[in-house]
Amino acid sequence: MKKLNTFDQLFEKLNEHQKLAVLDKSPALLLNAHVGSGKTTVLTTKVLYLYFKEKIPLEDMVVLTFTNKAANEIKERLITLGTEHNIREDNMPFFGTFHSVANRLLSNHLGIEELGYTKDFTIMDPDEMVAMAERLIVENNYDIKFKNRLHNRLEAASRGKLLYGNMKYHDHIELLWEHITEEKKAQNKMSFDDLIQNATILLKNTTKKPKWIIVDEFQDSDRAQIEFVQAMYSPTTNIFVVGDPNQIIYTWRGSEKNVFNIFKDTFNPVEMSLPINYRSSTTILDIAKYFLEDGSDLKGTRDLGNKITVINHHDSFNEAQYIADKINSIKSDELKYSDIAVFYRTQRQSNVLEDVFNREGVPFEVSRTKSLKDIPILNWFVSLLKASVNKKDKNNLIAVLSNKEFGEGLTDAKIRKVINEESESTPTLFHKIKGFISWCKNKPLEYIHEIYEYFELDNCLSPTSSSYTENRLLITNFLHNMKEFIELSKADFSIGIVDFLNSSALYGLNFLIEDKPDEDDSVKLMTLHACKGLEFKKVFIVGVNPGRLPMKVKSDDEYEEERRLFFVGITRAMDDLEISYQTYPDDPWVFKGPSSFIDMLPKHLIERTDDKQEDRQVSLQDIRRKIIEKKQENLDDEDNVVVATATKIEVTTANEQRVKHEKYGEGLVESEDDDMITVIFDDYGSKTFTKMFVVLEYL
DNA sequence: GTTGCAGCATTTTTT
DNA sequence: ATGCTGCAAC
Repeated sequence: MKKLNTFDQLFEKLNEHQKLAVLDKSPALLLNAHVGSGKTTVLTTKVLYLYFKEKIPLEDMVVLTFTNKAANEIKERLITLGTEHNIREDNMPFFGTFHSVANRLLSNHLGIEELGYTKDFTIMDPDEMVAMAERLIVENNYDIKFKNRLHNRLEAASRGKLLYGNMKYHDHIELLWEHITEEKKAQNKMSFDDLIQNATILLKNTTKKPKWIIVDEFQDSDRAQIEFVQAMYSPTTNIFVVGDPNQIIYTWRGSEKNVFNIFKDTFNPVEMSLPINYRSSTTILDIAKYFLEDGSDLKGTRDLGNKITVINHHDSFNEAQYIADKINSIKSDELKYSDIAVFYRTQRQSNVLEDVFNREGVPFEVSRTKSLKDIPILNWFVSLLKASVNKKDKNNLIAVLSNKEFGEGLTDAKIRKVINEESESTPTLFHKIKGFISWCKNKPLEYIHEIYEYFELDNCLSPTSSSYTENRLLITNFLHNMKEFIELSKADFSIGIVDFLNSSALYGLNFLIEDKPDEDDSVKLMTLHACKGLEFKKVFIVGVNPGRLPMKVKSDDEYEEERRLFFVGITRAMDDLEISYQTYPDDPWVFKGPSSFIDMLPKHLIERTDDKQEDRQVSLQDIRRKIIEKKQENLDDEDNVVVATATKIEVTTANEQRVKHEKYGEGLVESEDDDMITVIFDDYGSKTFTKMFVVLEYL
């Protein structure tokens, strides 16, 4: 029997722990999946087991993930494995992120009218919510403090925290939050949080429950997500959650630190674990053990491998230069660029790496999330469509009309007149928006391309502008994608558009522009948060300084989270790991010298090349500092002597000397005296050197 | 209205 | 280190 072979073949490759988890049929199972232990394999094999052996239809399973990436990976694996057995995307309606499953339930399966919404509700991204809040503040004259951190405060308010900073008195944030809640219903919109919360409310009253609920990366759940799962559960439901308490790195964004205890208390589950790591060398795992929660352990499968390197650099530039040189020297047929990754704590730290890698010819890819806001024309066009399909959507209507670049650039007062039909001259765009739904009626899908002409978008894009061609192409592609999407979903024209807009909110910008990451061979640069779930043969973790990693923390809990973050970074490495810190970090709140995490590393497993080097660097720096101090004293002595400053300016402007530096390239001498020289480099900006140490070629 | 002071952030990000 | 904010004092 072919059907059994697919599953049996997979099953045979599993270890005993993995097999137990796949075969388990307890009403509730908590699987503690240690780092690199084949969690996704177990999860997909389990789904196949339920499908092939237990004959449970995929439609009766809910499989929840946190990211689209994870959901797609699971679905793709299942489709590939089950292609001969008719496993297709549409067999798995409830496989997806919490939000997309909640969205599907709300639009197709639950009585959403009960909550004051209609089926054609649209999804608000956080930017749209802030825009709504700003409008409400103006219209109602709310007193809101720390307006520049409105977004943060709204996030906090959604979790019941109302005060901020050193505020002595309350402001209207609570009132504003209540008003936003009303306004969302009035405009038939839901935020990301609303999707899950509203689905939870309605699920509690439904009798149709799934046979199985499976949750991936359970450690990332927040309270609302746990309640969502509870609301879906019934005594005839089996629930299976997989997670790793050592990889909790998102509590700052609301994930619940005690998820595992809450789950144990609620469902009284059987507990199992996947203890065997297949990824990393024994040395790397031995190092990682020092950053585990108490009582955990890691079992490896590989040999000892290389020692971990700990090294320091003078500053972030030297660090980047060193890594670029090193990558170029170790790159080979066996170790490709794509086998190498560099991790850092903050996004900003990528800048210097990007500069130097560019210069040194190291191909790289930085993972950074783009939002709709980054592409103004699409941002505006999405607002236009949202306002057109949802006649209650006042916010987007205003946004579209008031936009100066593509819209009418109308003032608030003028817009109010137009909306209340008191204005003598109503802009065409307003009529077009209002007439859109009836225009859509009974039109075949081919008319999607006519949307461009319908709105007379050429007027909005101004054909004379330099970005016209590009913007027009973006919209054309957008409409093309929308047509394909609606064709697949077989929905009505305007319903299909709502569906498409909501999907684009949930699936991100990648959904709109097919920006498939090129499969070329490049080094990956990313934050420690972004590296979760990935693996590389060689990993560099940079800037491991006190105040950076761990960052300045307010509590023990926050310190522990920084430690888990470091753990996540370490355990991405398969063969080699190199940890570095800077003697002169870029930010004043980051301290020089190694982080406490480096002190925690066991001496026998690391190769420290930093001690001697630091002495050299520091002594060199001491000399440099002394020279600067001496200069400063001299300047102070000449207090109030205007001539000194004037002379200096004269010298710098008169001297057009160009120089060449071995690593920074060519530059222009900005100023120079007996001890110091400042050069503005063409590629690296201004740098000051101690003359006795720098080698400059005068051009 | 202006001024000075205290307190705080400076970061991570998916949907 | 630096800049922003609210707030009290003037």
